[in-house]
Amino acid sequence: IYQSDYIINWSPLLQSAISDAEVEHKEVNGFFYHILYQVKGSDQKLEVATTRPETLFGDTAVAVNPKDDRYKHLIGKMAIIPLCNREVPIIGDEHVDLEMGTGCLKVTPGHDFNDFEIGKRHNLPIVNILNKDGTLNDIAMEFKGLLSKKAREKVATKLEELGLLKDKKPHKNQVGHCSRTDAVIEPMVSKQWFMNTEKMAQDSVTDVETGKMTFFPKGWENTYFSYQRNSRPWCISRQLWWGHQIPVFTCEKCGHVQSEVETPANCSKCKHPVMKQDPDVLDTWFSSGLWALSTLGWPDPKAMEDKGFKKFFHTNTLITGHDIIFFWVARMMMMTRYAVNDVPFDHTYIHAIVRDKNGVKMSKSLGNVIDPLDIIQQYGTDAMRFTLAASSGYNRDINLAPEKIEGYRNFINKLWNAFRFIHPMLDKAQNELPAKDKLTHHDRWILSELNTVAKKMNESMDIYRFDDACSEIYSFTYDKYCSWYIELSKNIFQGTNEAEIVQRATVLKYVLKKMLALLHPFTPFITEEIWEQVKTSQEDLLIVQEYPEFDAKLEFNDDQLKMNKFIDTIVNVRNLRQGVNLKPKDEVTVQVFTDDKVMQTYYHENKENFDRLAKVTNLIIKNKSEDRPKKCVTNASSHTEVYLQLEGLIDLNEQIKRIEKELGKAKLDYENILKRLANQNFINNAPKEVVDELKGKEVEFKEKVTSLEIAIKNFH
RNA sequence: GGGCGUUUAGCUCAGCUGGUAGAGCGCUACCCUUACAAGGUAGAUGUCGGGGGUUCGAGCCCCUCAACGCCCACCA
Repeated sequence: IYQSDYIINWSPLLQSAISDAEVEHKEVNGFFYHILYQVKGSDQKLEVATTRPETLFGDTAVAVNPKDDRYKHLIGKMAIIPLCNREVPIIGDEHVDLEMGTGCLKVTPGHDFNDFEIGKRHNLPIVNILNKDGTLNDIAMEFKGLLSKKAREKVATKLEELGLLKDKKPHKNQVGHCSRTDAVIEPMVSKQWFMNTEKMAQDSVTDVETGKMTFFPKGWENTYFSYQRNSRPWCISRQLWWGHQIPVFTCEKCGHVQSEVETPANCSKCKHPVMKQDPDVLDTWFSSGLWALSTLGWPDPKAMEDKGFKKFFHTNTLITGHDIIFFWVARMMMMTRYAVNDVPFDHTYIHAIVRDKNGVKMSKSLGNVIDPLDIIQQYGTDAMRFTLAASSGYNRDINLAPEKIEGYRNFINKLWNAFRFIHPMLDKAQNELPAKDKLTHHDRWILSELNTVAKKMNESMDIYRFDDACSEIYSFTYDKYCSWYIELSKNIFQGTNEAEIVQRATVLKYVLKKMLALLHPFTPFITEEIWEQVKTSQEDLLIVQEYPEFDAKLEFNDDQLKMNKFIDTIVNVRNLRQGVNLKPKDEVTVQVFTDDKVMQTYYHENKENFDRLAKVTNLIIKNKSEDRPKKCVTNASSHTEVYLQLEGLIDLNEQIKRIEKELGKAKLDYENILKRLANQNFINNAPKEVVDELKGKEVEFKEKVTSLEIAIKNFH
């Protein structure tokens, strides 16, 4: 850290220096002014192009490119600045672009970043023409007191009167604005504190390159790198009230400068008792950059001990927005590595930024701000929270639409209703699951599904895919637990088999509790509320329960497979019923044909459920070798054909058309598979699993096509 | 000027190391079936921005064009 005269971004409104990163460049319509500078001892006039004629009072040279044949003979001569008639040297500098403007550049080291660099190369004096409030000072003669924008026009007019304004044409240029006040930035030279970040920035790049700190999503490391690979001295002093005052003290008497944590009692050199602290404060990002350290008491050993530095440093994850990767993440990385030779955290998760439903950034002036408190009032905190989580993956933006929140509000409502339904039965539930061999097929199915979900959710959250985690638990709750497991519990609870009832209540409760735990991070309120009513007296709040994980003991793949086939078939029957406009209440006779022995047994065992779920009477189960009934509506999956007997109630032609459409689709799929399998190149090049999988599909689709063909034949 | 990102069903978005497209909402039809109409059951919908290339095979890889968005940059 050092103090130096340097050109900095001066915010005239804040009356403070600001960092490069706090400057926003905006395109502004301005003019290119061509001004004539007299060459001393000659009639020749140099045509200088500038966007800021008012700064000519601060000119200390005129520069041309040494390769420029038009001007190179003038290098070494003097030019006379118009209006103030000061003499400045004509210099040659490679920076001057032959193509740009007139190829002739006025050099104002005090108020232009480039010119400052040129000035350093040529040892030019610096002339400051501005006051701290951005108005011109005494040097600007009659223009003093004017803001630069106003002075620009006046100077141009004056030059025009004197015949020294050769040209003025419209020009768009990028002008720096203060990100806080939107004021136009005035580059100015002043004494400021700087930090040399070169080595630190390099180290911070290495830490990410070598994986000591990882970005999620990974793409953001590019943004980080692009900042850190182009590091420049960082101006860390601010002339503001709020902030950490710079801990540097100057002796009032001898001018000795020393840096201390506390105000020193006297000067370490001359022992004078009055030491004055630097009035500037540190850039807020300098202080924030120390966050990982200062929150844990660093550098005071006692405070570090008290705050558990040893235990808590470094942390796992920093969660932040992409707009402060440079401001904050990079600074923490640099300072932490410098101070304690470590990274501040393992991961940085860059979350999305919430926008309105049209993707426009929310702002008060646009009036498109969605107030979380309003949303909570309308849809509830859980709905809002779940919506945000479900929208957060590796995306950059979240377009927050009320309809989306409403959808998840409905989901939470669904959960509540499910609980309401099973609530009366829960008293009968036991706290431990029944022994493995006592579990019914449906119990094993739901437990295995639960297990799958727990596994996927953990995996998703490990990599910050909250959207995937949410969609997993959403569809489990909705499609597995509510739609099937609860439905399949109804006849048990309506029955009289007490042991069965107890077991079902037990599993329902067990799964519910796990489900609540899985959901808890996303919908903490409703889950805690329900938990309160299902927990044992020994159990504490849900928020302190272990998060459910995959449990190998409760994995039942066979049951999952069977149940899924069963669901297929039920859906097929329902589909047929609706296809012929059967009323939901109407009962119907169904025959199923399958050669899958396991499923045959399964249908037998689940006859009662089949009947209830598909409103069927007389379920008949047969082999495919047996004759199909005539004039029935039918549907076929890859494993089971379904026939609905509807004697004379339906339009046969319509049914034939429907099946033909289905057959057309199945044939297309089948032919596609055959074509691919016939391709020798595919067989030779594709991995074995892919080929085998396709061969399996070939058999399935062949069976389906055959089934549908038989079905059509049976109509005639 | 440079860089990054986006472009997939009407809308908002998923799609892992290339194996032949998914969800939610919306829409259509039928249902007040005793947890839930903020619900149930079923259904329709895609030249995966355009063009070219690599590959047995491309939403995914390469080239190119276009539109939109963001960030960076001292070009007078």
